[in-house]
Amino acid sequence: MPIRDDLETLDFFKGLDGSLLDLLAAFVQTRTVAKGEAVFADGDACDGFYAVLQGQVRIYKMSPAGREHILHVFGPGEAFGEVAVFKGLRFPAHAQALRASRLAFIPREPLKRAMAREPELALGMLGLLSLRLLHFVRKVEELGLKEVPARLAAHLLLLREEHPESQTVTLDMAKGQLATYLGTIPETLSRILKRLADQQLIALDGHRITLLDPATLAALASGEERLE
Amino acid sequence: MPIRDDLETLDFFKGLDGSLLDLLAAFVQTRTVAKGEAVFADGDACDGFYAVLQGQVRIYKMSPAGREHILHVFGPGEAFGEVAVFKGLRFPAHAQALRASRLAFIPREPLKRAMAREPELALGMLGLLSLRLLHFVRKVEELGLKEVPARLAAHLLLLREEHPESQTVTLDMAKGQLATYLGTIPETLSRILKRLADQQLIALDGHRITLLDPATLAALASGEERLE
DNA sequence: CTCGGACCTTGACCTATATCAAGAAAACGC
DNA sequence: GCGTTTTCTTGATATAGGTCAAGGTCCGAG
Repeated sequence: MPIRDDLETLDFFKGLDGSLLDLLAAFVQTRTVAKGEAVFADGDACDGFYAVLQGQVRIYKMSPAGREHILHVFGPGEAFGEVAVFKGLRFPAHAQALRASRLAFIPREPLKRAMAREPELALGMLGLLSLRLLHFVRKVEELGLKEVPARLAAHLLLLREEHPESQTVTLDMAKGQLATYLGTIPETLSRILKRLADQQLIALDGHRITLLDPATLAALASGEERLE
Repeated sequence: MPIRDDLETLDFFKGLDGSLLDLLAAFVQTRTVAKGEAVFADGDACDGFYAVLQGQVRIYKMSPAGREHILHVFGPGEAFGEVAVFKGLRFPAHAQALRASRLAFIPREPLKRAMAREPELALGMLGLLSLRLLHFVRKVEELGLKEVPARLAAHLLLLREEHPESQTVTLDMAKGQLATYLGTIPETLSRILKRLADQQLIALDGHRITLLDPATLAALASGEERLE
């Protein structure tokens, strides 16, 4: 049963025991999307949520003026679109595959029924939503209180946490995408990267960035210090 | 049993049947706080969440430079601090009473046990978190994509939804507080209110604001139109 | 190899909004 | 009711960052 094996790879279902997985596998569906294809659009009716099995998906908002703001980029094992599942009737943002991807779709109603029987599932979902909420609280804080250099520094330090040994991080997306993730535009990001490099805080090499002075970057990220 | 009656007034527990309320009343505590008193601080250990029985509480972040950004203001019936309950170990923001208030505290562990027995509770909590998430998605969108006049217009329209009959809204907080809620500062808010009034979009009278031209305000809020 | 397109960088300019400073108004205690 | 304090408004100024425009670099398709 391919779906069942897939489910095990999802962060959210990790650690569930076999019988629960069987229960889920009975109603979870899979969907493949091509690079650039929309998974859902802002405002679409929402009767379930998704998880990435393989590939990469971005969640973003669009302003009437056409500017985009990426809220999130998700890779294998991560769930998305769950924000609206239990109250909202519509997805609150756009989702688009950044590369050819395979997704799992978990429909709401059968999930609710499963949860009513297996509180374990509901508690897992609560944890997932709590984490997501924490992520947004941090984002709101950064957008409202901090300047772009601080947000960039925070992002670089966060990236490094995935490989704490190394001083070098690889950008997980194109620079233009990163700009909209940080709530800015490519030109500004480019200038700030240059300023960081001028100050010897980082060294640039295409999409690889070496953190030369993590301490100062951290001070920047927290807002204690400003970039000259 | 006073606590039990209190619980019924909370949005989150509304509609639960009596036996469930009894279950909750057994471990929910109440706490009274004076005006200006901190309920919890950013980074405090978090082993439960709160709800407002009477009074008003604001949730806010603070930048190292000392600027504040209000994330939320909660009144009677609303829950807060639930963001971190199921995953995070710490509160992600500050909470402070804006006036003398009476609060309910729902400790995590007994709640989890109750949920394991009563999935109904967990589903309610999922709904609550979903709504909160939606709120943050909207906030991130506004902060990243929109200018202050748009955010203000959106806020005014939102306020009016509470009394759709009337064209006049009453600010639920001091103007300075509203400024930090919108991610700006009092001076800027004051100027923009004046500009809106100059454009005949609103009429100002202390904390009462009459929406003279909701259609244009809506266009402003969505970003389709800009303020001259 | 080389053409074309996507992406990135750089520069000149402009606008929104923060900062600083001072005054006006409103709220509050006595 | 009056002075004090807090809140709000207004003005002058500074600056971060967005916009527009022009190159530059990299990479894949043919």
